[in-house]
Amino acid sequence: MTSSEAIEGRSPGLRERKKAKTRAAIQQAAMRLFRERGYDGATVEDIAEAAEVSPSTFFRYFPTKEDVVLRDDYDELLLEVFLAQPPDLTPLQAARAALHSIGGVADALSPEERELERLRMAMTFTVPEVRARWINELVRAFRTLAEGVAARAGRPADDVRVRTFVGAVIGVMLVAMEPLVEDPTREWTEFLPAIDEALGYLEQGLPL
Amino acid sequence: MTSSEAIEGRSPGLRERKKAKTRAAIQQAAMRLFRERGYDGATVEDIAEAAEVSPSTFFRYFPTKEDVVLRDDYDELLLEVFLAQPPDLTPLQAARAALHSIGGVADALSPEERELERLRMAMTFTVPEVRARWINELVRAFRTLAEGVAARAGRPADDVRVRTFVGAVIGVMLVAMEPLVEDPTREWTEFLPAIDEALGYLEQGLPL
DNA sequence: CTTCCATCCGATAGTAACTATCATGGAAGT
DNA sequence: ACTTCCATGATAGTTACTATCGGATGGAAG
Repeated sequence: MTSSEAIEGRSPGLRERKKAKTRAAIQQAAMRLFRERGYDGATVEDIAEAAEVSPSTFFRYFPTKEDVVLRDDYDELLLEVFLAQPPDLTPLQAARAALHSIGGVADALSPEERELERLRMAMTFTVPEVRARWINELVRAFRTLAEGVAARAGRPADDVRVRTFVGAVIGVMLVAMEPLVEDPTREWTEFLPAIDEALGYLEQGLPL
Repeated sequence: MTSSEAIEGRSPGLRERKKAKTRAAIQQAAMRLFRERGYDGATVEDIAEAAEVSPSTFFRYFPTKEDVVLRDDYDELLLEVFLAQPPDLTPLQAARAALHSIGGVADALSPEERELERLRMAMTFTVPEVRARWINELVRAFRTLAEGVAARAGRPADDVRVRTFVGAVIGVMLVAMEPLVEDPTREWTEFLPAIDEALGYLEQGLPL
């Protein structure tokens, strides 16, 4: 609205930069403490102290303690790649193709980033509170994926067939990744072949 | 181990009866308060007071506040009915048949029971904390259903195809019931036809 | 460079969901 | 009747989170 916002896109100003910095400081301090002492072993107060901010500030940046862990960009990325697939593929084929490309993206990460992602994923699946909150991300993913599929299929997003498709795909991906709960040391990319296989069975009408 | 446990099955003794009574008292008091003031409007202290027990006792019977709402016998019932279907049906056909029978069971409830179930379901889907914890029930349902399907198909429960089947079915049921979030006044039995239709699409290999 | 405003931050106080512990009184076995 | 067991209540404490308020600071206008 004001003239300052009109020039948005240019160097974000000192205030914005500071905010990004504190946000990153909080997240990094939190993940470090989680790795050292576990999720329950690090209180919000500990994290705030390690990041050199007040507990109030922690909650200004992250509405809950779980949100520090749950910030995930992969859903969005996966959707993007899915939408970019050639339009002559069926939705299931497009999903499988998108999975393959995203595996390549994950392989290109640095070792530290990989380890961080692994820790995030492990906590998402094993820490009860985090896993509980994670369902919100799932719902979000479901909605966006439904829109993508609908656009591809030329149907409305609330079409029964579109919703069924998305529900089945997400359900299948979930159970394919479930072994992560039992062995959190593994990386999620190891499960891409399993997901692919499962999607194949879906395509065949669930043979048993 | 002791002689008292050997005669189990006979009248449970005064102690057991009292326990069942307090448990019911807590649950009923809680649901009444939830209906009157909403989930957040009734604290555990309020519930304990209404049930004439101490807050300590509340947590002895229900490990969390959410558990008062989440106790659900339908999963178990659905599984039972599913297993009782004639063995010549395919798993998907058996699932659809089980759904039909369970609709009849729900219709036979008294109006108060129906209203209570409706309230439980509405809170399960709309109160964020409850919905979050609900994922644990889902995991449990997934595991038991997988065993049932495995037994039917003559395959191990950790077979990829069995797991895929179960994941798809549960995912489809979830999205079919999702409109409950937007309109919690509706009963879940209204969605049985929608679930049935969705399972049909699954059987056809997800046509789009 | 000053003034003024929006907003970011820290401090404080408070709430609510749990947890741990211990003494007590009543139920169950002998 | 006696003792063992165990459900209960009381108390104190921890932790995640909320509300509020005064002070510091960045940023735009004069």
